[in-house]
Amino acid sequence: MLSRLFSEVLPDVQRLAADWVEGAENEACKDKAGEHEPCDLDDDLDEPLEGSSRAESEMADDDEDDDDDGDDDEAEEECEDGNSEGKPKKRGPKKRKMTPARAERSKVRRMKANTRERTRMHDLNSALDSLRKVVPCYSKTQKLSKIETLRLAKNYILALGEILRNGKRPDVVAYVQMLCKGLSQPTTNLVAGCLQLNTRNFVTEPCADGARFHMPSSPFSAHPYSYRCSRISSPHYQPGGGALNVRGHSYGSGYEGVYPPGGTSPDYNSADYEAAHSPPVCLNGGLSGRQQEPSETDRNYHYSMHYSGLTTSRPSHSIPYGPSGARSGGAHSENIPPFHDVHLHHDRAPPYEDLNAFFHN
DNA sequence: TAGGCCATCTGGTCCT
DNA sequence: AGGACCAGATGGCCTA
Repeated sequence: MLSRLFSEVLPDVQRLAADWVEGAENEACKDKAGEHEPCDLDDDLDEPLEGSSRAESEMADDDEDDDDDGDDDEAEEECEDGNSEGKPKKRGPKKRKMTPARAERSKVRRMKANTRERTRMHDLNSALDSLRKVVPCYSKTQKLSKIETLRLAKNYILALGEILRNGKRPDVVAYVQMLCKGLSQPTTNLVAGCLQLNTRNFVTEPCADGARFHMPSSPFSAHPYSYRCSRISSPHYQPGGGALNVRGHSYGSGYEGVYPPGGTSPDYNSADYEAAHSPPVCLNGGLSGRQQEPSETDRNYHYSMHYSGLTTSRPSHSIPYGPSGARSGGAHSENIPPFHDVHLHHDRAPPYEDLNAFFHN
């Protein structure tokens, strides 16, 4: 079984990783080729920089002059540094007097450095965007923050590695739990929504440092790294979404602590919850994190779940909430995670389907 | 209005 | 000397 896993799944994952890297490199090349204009500000800065190149050439002319007065500067510096108070002489390069030409040169250098720094940060952001597109949840309109992207990517890698290492299908909740480890609540909601899970299911009672989730029978539970509470810091957080009964696990006890005051414990054995880990149709709602009002064209972008383990099969398990989700206050709004236009990817089908098999066999 | 996130500027350090 | 990288400071934007 394990060898079959590694022989069949690992190549796909490796191919996926290779595609990913290649894609990121291509994107970087595109950026370099100017297909992607990094920022208008660059244009703004081109003006002074062009002027500065002129200044630079003037600078070259000034150099001799500078060198000439350099001696004077040094002389002046000597005087300034002079041990008039008996202090030891300063070592290292002497400070040169800031002549107007030198000041100008310094300014030009600084501007060039700023431009380089901007470009560098744009490249870095491009790489982050590439990363956003391959982590489990992606939305062009509601981007994950940088830090959340990195955290989710790390968890994703660990989760996939864990699947390969164990060679067996992990529990869906444990998988999501692993993905959400250390993520903020909005991101946790997002990921859970992408995977059609209720965050209640992987939030345990408030834990002090080091506390673990209560995940009975979790296939990951024996792993050296612990699944700490993703700190539910937001006081506004209201657990949403329908809880579920994942393969007979009872997640009722141990989770009551996070129910809304006055809320009732869901029936984990009901058909509704059984349906919760089914392919999502379209969940409306909003990410409580950074949110940009989508433009008319952007409305066509959706959250996408790259690990589409819950996506492709069993369409009959469509979740009973549709486009009129939490925001519109539909009948199920209390149980609907606040996700906006959650859609699923099918663009990476082959390798993911293999992985999906872990969850659907 | 506070807090989170971000882009940008800036100076320092290290390396070539 | 100049470029890459880094971290701190700052101000803008957005959301709760």
